[in-house]
Amino acid sequence: MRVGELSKRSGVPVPTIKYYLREGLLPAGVLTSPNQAHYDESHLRRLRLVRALVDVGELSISAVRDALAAIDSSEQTMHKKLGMVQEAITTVPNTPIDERSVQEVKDFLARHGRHEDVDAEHWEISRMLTAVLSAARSLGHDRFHEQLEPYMAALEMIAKADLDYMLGRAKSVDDLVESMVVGTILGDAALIALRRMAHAVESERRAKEEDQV
Amino acid sequence: MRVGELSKRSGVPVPTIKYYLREGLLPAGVLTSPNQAHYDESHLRRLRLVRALVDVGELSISAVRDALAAIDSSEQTMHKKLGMVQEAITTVPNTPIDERSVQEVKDFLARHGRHEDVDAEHWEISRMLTAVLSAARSLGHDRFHEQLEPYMAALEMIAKADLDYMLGRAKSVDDLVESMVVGTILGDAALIALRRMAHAVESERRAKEEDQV
DNA sequence: CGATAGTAGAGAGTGCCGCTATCCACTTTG
DNA sequence: CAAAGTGGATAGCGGCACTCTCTACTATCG
Repeated sequence: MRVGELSKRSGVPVPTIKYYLREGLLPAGVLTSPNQAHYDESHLRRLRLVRALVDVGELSISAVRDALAAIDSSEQTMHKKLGMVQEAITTVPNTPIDERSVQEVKDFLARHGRHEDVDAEHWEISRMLTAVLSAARSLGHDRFHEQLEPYMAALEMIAKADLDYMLGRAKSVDDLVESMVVGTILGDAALIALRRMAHAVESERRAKEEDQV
Repeated sequence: MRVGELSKRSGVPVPTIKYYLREGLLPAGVLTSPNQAHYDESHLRRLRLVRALVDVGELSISAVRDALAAIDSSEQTMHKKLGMVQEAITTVPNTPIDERSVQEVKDFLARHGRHEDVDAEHWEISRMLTAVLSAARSLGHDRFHEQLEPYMAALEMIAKADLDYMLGRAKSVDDLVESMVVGTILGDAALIALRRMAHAVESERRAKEEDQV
């Protein structure tokens, strides 16, 4: 197909597709003459992935580029792949850090199977967590870190479901990494939405309970 | 204190503070003369809240304004307050919707205590969920909605912990709404970080297991 | 007392980001 | 054949979150 059809099928305007091509988010089509190129289903698929990362994941164009690089790279172990995906996908809030939060994160990591190897300073995820706890403390929420325990208990269940899903879907190696990206990004959004729902349901439940008393 | 000290104590540049004042994110100080104003601890607190919402929550300035309006409003029931907070805080991805996803969300809501009153079309949260499922389907993940069940099971636990936290902290009514905002925004970020951690831990665990076999 | 630094308020300017618009020399399609 | 569409490249645009600049003051230090 040509760019017009790609545009129609994806809902993305032609100039935007050209922009993504320039930015390297989308591989060029096969040229049949100096000003004609053919695109196939893989382009459509990739284009939809880009849109999902931008619209749902709210990734910047350069973060999308990193995520796609992770997908396209030929890393061996699942573990390393997941690391690359996470690196590309997560952004650490740029906020002042306080020392007590750093310690809290270290303690937390020690309690949850990350004692040895990992240097917390250089692991993006742990820096993100530290930033959150620091922000909480600066707002007077200095016991916020206690919430992490119930969170982690629940998230272990979720992580199992996630990995089952990712591994279950993957028919090829490329598929696996793509599932990681999609599962992580869409999962984040789904989690946030469901948490809001659960809040609404629970607050309603408590309101009714109080009525009856 | 004057604006310079407010800046020093919060880490926010003076011009930015002035910008927030203009945008109505921060109430004006008390004027002691035509070009001198005094700010107090409440301004500092509010300023830090704004930064947390911007830096950690990645809210836009206008979303922050809405969130603060929710905090400052004098709504009665906790339930309605929570609704306002959620409305202000959540942004629905702007992405094409397909009908099957709409139906899946409806079914899901019916299964989880939202059968009666709520019209799903107008509840932001359910529109967000629909957007996520639609994006998933467009990427070929048409069974993604099955993940929602294990997610919701875990989130019910989390929601209980969240409400306990919010209600437990609040010493006044204003406090409660602020706790909702902070708990929701920081909780989102913490949840995302911990989910990444849990993924890493679980994928490591599975890799080791496989080694032993 | 004067020199220096800080201030409120308001408008204009900046830098970045994610697109759009325009143009050219072509093909393809009806 | 004319009209519509295309690849490629460069320039432009609109929004956003600041940041700068300016004026007419006020506070403070030596």
